[in-house]
Amino acid sequence: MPDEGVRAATSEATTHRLSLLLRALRVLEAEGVGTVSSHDLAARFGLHSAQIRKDLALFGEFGVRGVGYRVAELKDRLRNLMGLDRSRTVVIAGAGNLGQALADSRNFNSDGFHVAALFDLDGRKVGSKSRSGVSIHHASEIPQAARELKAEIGVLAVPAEAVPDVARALVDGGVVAILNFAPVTLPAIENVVVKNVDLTLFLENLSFQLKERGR
Amino acid sequence: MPDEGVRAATSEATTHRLSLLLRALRVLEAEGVGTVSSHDLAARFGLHSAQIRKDLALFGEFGVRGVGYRVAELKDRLRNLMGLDRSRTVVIAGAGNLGQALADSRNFNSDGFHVAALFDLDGRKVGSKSRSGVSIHHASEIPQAARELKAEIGVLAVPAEAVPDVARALVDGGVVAILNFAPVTLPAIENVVVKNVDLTLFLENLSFQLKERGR
DNA sequence: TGCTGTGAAACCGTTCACAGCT
DNA sequence: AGCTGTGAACGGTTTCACAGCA
Repeated sequence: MPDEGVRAATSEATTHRLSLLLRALRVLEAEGVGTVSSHDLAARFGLHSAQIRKDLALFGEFGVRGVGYRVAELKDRLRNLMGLDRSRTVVIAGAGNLGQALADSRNFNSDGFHVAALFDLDGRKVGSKSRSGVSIHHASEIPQAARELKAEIGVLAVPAEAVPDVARALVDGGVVAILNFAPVTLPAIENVVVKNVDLTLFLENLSFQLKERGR
Repeated sequence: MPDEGVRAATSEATTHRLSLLLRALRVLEAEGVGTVSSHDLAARFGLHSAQIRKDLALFGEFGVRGVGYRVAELKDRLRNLMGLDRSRTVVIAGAGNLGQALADSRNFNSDGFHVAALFDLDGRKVGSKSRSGVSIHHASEIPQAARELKAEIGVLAVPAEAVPDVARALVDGGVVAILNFAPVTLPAIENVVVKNVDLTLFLENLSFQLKERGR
């Protein structure tokens, strides 16, 4: 049973697995599968079944003993749990390759999110639109535009040196979560959820693993 | 002292911290800082100093008691440790927004890596180049071209449904590590280092954290 | 004195094993 | 019988605290 009081923040690992779980449930539902066991689910990700059950147990009881989990129901409850049952507005700072890639990504515009605006300093880009039609505004308009659009999530796809100023502008615009792709750690900001994702680190991770394997 | 025998694979968490550490050391070196303590370093990432020392202790002794770490020396030893002291060739499958963004990224073309080719199915793209000059070849040429370029790392920036075939083509081309950005888990492949990175999951993570904080 | 390197302790996440429900 | 939910055991990671060296 979940604690009704203050709950500790869910661990990164659990959060990640719940996302994968939801993805798998969507596939199963599309395939017309009605129920699924923790064992079946775990096998999809190379996990142990108890892991799946423990992750879910943090939030309540979801299954039926002797039967398993009803796919459609569990999927809906997970979406609700993760806050994906409503659409949050996303704005992206930096209309370079990466910013535009994210703006046009199907994955950034489905089930819980939609990209409402891009921002850039480059006057040649300002006023135009990304391939999928997201308007590019001048970076100086971030606070005002973010507020008008009721943006909740800001994405940083700008150079490292621009991060502090742009992050501040986003927060001024009322954004409550920031996803930072620049290769610099954006420190914690009060009342804002910050996540740093440096794509280079994934490559370095591969290099390191290759090195450890003697390649 | 590091074990001279078979070493357990370094944990994900340690790998990640070492990358951040290296990034910080590069900045410090550029600033002309000569030595730095584990405490100073830890403060940069909101970590504990013992964490830094323990991470490094996995690989040997790097510091000077009473003094700290010599920035330039530690940086060089870390680069060597992570296999970044040589340049590995990267090829990218999928010349869409994301693929081209990665191909042109300074971060994917510095200190240890360089992107040698892009591949796509779209005939209109084949034969042209990305903004920074990376040639786009037809996907059918992946095995041969990867081999000729001596590519060690393959990046998947293709739709989920194309992942299995393209991954196989990369492995046929001699690639020993794959970084998969498609929203589908690429299962382990023998003798290949696989890393799955779904950008959507980072957004979902933010959504989940917002939900937990009652936003 | 100051800071590293490291055993020991504390903490957290995973796996086991089984009670309990269908 | 089958599968969930969960206390207990386990294993790994982080933090503490201090010995040892410059």
